[in-house]
Amino acid sequence: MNSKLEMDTLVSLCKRRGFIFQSSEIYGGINGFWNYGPYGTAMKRAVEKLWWNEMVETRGNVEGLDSTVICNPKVWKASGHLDKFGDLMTDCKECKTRHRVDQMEDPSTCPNCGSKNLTEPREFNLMMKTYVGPVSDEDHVAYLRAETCQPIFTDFHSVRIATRQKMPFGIAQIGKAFRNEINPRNFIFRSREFSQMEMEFFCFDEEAMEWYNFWKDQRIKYYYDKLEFTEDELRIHDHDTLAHYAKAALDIEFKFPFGWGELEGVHHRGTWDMSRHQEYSGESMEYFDQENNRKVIPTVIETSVGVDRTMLAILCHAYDEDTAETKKEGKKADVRTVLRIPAIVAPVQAAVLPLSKKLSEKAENIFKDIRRRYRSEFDVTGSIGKRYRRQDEIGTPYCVTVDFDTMEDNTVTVRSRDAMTQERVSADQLIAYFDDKLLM
RNA sequence: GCGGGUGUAGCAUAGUGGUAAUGCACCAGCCUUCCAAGCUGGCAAGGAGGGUUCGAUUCCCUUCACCCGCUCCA
Repeated sequence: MNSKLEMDTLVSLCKRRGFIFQSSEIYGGINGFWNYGPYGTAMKRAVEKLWWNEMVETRGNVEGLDSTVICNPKVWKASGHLDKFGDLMTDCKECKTRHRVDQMEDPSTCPNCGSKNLTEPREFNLMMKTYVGPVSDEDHVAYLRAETCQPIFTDFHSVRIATRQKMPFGIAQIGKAFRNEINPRNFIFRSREFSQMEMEFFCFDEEAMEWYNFWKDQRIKYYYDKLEFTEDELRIHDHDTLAHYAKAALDIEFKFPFGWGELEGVHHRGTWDMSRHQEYSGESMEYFDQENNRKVIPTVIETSVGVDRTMLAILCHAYDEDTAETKKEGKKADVRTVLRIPAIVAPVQAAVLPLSKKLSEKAENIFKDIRRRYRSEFDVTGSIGKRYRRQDEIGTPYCVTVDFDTMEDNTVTVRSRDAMTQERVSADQLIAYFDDKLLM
């Protein structure tokens, strides 16, 4: 990452090149909501595909789920969200601090400065509320899920029975979650509608710490190997103080331009969630351990990733500027903006560029072949140098250039985004050449 | 939610109480055979609402959004 990267620069690039837009922009936007444009969408889908491949498809012991955003409100009562999210808060008008009323010794005195000049206690409920059915009264209140993991817990037995999985095994889900964040901030880092990729691994309590460490290692390796993050960009933050449900927890953090921020949490949640759902639903959430002839409440190890935070981290990691020679009149050093996005998640993986419009037909034939396997683009507009720069700015790792030699010997040049070098490859060998570089 | 700042074409900037300018980008044409060429033409803007004024993008108020610092982050 370019160490001088300002968020403004990235936000502007994301808008200009169609990665990320403000939601409802023509109406002035809406706080905490962002849209992905064409390239952002392609990249987001690739990120989700990569995670799904990594966590589900290449493992025999993790199953997939796609649950609804709206659940029976009792789910959120059991999970603790409705109570925890209902905290009363008060602001001190003197020292501008905010406090939870239930944690104050004297609710009329500011614990920070001793002032009695406090605002009326207000409820801060972070769950988004809606109404199910045409009648909007309190009997029909429902909530948009604040995390994707709770429906995984409630569907534990359905998934287990359908797939004949035995513990230990996991259930994974990718989907939207919603929180009425008090203060959305830092572009897409903290927004009110966001996507999560979560995996809940159900295991026996005595093996749980082993699995916790296993998943911790797996997940850290993923960031280095698959997303190409570097050691100075990542750190592990072990939690000193644990949430009410957790027995061990860590954050995998990325060094954003605005500071360190959490990408993923790995949590040992104990039996808290499953016990609560058993208690609130009255249904047994126990697992019958045939080998030891016992019933146990499964212990849960969770890996929880923010998709949007991953997107932002990849973009920050990828953003770079270098200087290149230019033949543009009146300018000396040319600054090249380039996104060094890992090839497997790049929105466009290969661009096919005919050197001249006369070569369009041949180039289109090659394009038709490779677009079936990779995210590809075809561009004949402008000079070849300009087209390379366009592709650099959206992070396309390879450009295939069809030139006049192609018509003679059926070879093309493959130009690398990072090295800016060219390699001559037979058109017949392109698929083999790219499979090695672009597939997961 | 508090304090501070900002808001002009897709992006970056300029300027003005009286016709909103420039660069980049984009589109069309000419030209052009490997790293942002050139020429010609074109598209396109003062966040929203109210007030003051003959007239507001400019001054005032409200609101919305974004940025920075606090706060929050189960």
